[in-house]
Amino acid sequence: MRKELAKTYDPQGIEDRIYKNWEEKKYFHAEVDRTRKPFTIVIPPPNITGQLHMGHALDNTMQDILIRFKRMQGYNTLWQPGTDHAAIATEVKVIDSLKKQGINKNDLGREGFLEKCWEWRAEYGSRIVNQLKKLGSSCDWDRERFTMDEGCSKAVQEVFIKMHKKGWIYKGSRIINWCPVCKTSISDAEVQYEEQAGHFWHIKYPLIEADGSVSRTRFLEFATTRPETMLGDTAVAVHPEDERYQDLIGQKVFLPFVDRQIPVVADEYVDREFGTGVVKITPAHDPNDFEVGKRHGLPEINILNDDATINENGGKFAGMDRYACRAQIVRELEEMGLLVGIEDHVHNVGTHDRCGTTVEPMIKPQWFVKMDELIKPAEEAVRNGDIKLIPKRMEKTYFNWTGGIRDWCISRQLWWGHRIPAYTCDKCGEITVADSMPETCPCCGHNSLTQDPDTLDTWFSSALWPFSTLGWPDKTEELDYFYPTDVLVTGYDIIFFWVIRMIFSGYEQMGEKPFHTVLFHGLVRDALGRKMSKSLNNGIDPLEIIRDFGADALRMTLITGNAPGNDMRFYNERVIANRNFGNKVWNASRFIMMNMKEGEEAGDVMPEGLNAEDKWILSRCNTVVREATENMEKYELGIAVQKVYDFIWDEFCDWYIEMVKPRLYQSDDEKTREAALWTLQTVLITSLKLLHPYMPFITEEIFTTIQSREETIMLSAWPVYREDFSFPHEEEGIGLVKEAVRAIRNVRAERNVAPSRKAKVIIVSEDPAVLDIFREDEIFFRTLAFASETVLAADKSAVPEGSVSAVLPQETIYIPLADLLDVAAETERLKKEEKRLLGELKRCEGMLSNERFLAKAPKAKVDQEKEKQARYQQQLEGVRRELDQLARM
RNA sequence: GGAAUCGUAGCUCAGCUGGGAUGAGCGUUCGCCUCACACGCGAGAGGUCACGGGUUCGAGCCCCGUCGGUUCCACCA
Repeated sequence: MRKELAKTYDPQGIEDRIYKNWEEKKYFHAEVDRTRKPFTIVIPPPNITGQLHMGHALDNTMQDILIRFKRMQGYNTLWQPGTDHAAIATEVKVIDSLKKQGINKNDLGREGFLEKCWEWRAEYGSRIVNQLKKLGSSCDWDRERFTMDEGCSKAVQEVFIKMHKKGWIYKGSRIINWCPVCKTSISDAEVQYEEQAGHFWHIKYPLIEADGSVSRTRFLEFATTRPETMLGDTAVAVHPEDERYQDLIGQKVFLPFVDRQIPVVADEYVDREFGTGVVKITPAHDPNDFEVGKRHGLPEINILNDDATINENGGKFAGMDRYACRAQIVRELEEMGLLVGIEDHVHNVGTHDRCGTTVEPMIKPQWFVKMDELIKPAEEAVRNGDIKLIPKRMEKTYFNWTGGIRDWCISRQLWWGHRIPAYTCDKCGEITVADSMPETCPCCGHNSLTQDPDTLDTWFSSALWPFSTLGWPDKTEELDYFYPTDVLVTGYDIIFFWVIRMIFSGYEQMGEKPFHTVLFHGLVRDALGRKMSKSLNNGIDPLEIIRDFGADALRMTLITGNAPGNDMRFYNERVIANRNFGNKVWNASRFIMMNMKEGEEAGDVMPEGLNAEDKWILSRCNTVVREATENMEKYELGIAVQKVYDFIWDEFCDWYIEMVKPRLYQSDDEKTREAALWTLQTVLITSLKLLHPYMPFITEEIFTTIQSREETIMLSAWPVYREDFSFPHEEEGIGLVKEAVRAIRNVRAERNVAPSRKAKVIIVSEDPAVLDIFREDEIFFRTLAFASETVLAADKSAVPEGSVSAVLPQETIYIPLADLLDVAAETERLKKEEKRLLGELKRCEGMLSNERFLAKAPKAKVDQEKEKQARYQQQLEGVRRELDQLARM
């Protein structure tokens, strides 16, 4: 064959070519096939606004590894791809781009604006998909879905109507989080708390005297961080058992500016210890106050417009911005002598996670999903292990949410999204929920109705993703066959947004979990451990990494070097190391191919006459197959590939290939050359397969070059452990040889012996079995340890004076390098060794004379200790003999 | 305020259900352009496993506490 390959592996060009081929051959495509077991993953749909970032790269690499692994294991694998319409994110982008053209959203009208959104999607929606392909993602692109395509929209409508009928979706006036910039409500999960330096304004309200006049002497003092909300105050609250204020409960205070008299109420919500123990109550603009208001039947006075300016309820402040009003009110309070003081105060302010605007709690009619019943099966599933979260600690986070869940506000005052299928009668106001506009109002028969202008939270549709993508609500073959899916791979940051909601939706709509395992990964941080963010401009572009080092190197970097679920730091040195590994594999393969004759491909049958080293590497490879597979079954992807990496580089390349070179270069025995070549190919191909899920491109490139029986590695069979490839005796033997070779190299390196200077090696062991092993593998001392000749002896009578030595557990190695022997230095070295061994022996003896250890430790442990003791004893004797001899020189 | 997580070699991190730290990559020192690879080969140096207690025959690993970093949740006006 003698294929010529480039000296270094250059992924550029190769990767695109390979991916194109995979796509054309439809290797990623899955069809329902009842004769095979399915394995399914649904992709976390990236936003159509998105650009591939490191988080996507990690997430999708993990999914691709699982899919490729299972595909090779023979499963009928479906990786279901798709994208998310990303309601608010997209709407913001489209508004922005319109603004640049001088177009206002409202001028376009709803239909016109939606048209622009669809245009935007057509232009950018496939961008991230193409980027996922660069990564090597083996998604079934023929089945690509979109959260707002016909099927998914139908699913959304179906769920809404069904749940509404059940009473689990309702419309109500609740306090919700309002974003004054996006002008929409947002759910609790979308509020991000941010520490801000603010102030505590200490304010006092005058009491109302018995005669109804405003007191000039008696006041009630409290503190607030948002003075402007006082315009909406409808009470002041104290703790019911607070002695200081007992007499005031039920009395009234005077609210300046709006000239309102408001009651002093008693409520346990108030913390007596905090501040003055008095709280102003603004039911319309604070969630806690809202609750208090409900308990005491207080009026709810909304003082804000949708853009957070003060409305007509704010009296003379109407029209002012909330912060301008705040400043104005403080000034005026001061003039009125009602401002007691100002304190600096750092507090957490809720902001909108999309735009960073400080949210305002407001009372608005909104649609909600009732959570108390819905959440039960979702909580139970994780509790009883029906759904496994990996790593397990994520369960605590999960329960943290299921425990204190509030109803989910699902309506958004946006246009881009699934419009709520609710129709209000223009005459009687009755709301009808239906799959299309009713002809007449079922309540009064009026024929004019208006659809609810709001759309649904973007997560409402993604919650249905695992089954809506498979065709639900239709009863499709796909749904029946691929659902429930198997694993969900995602970051822990969207447990609440998405994972929980998919789980309860799955149970509610399908009566079955959406997946049995959730595999979480951490955040990809920059080299300094900071979150990658636009504001810091410290993001690393995965596409640039792919361009410079290849997708394989990027994938390896993302998957290794950190524990499951932990955050990781990304830095280029690691990518380079992995790129180098790819090159290592490339060159090992190149070496093997250079030594293959035309058509000389390894068959399945193990040839006769394998050498010890052949059996050793096969046996080691076999072990790695077993272990790596086990790790992957447990989703320990990084550990699995690390083992393969170490095996390929250390054992296969650095030892086996070196051992086998003489047999390839100058063998007079064709049989032994063929045996070596067979082993080389077999181990390489097995390793490539183990590596393929992680480094799909380079493994495919080599695989298709080195063998011609199969057309792609991605559909080849995953290696399995084979009893006939297990050679424990040879593993031990080569282990001894490696140890001896290393010892000789060490001795020579320490003394700076030039590699060109060959020397005799004398190995002395009392154990004939050990000598047999060395006899068989004698050549390695010449090829790997610079030996001119190897002498094996049962005693050291043949060892010349002045040899340097290395004492090993089962043998002592002598190298006659008299001119290099420095008696003093050698003595010192051996003395050190003696001391070390004495220390070890002391430790062994200590343990073995410890009766409690003997009584309580497992027997295997005790035996192990005894063995060690014997070994150290032997070595110690060897060292002492050496010292004796040195002393005589 | 509650919770999670981390603190192991100069740096970034592995260390499985407790049994001697042969840890890995990068960096570093010494020697090698050895006909697969200098994106390489060989040989080293480098660690009181944050600190203090406890459980255990035995703890980097389990428990408690302290200090330091990160994150999530709640949000007290």
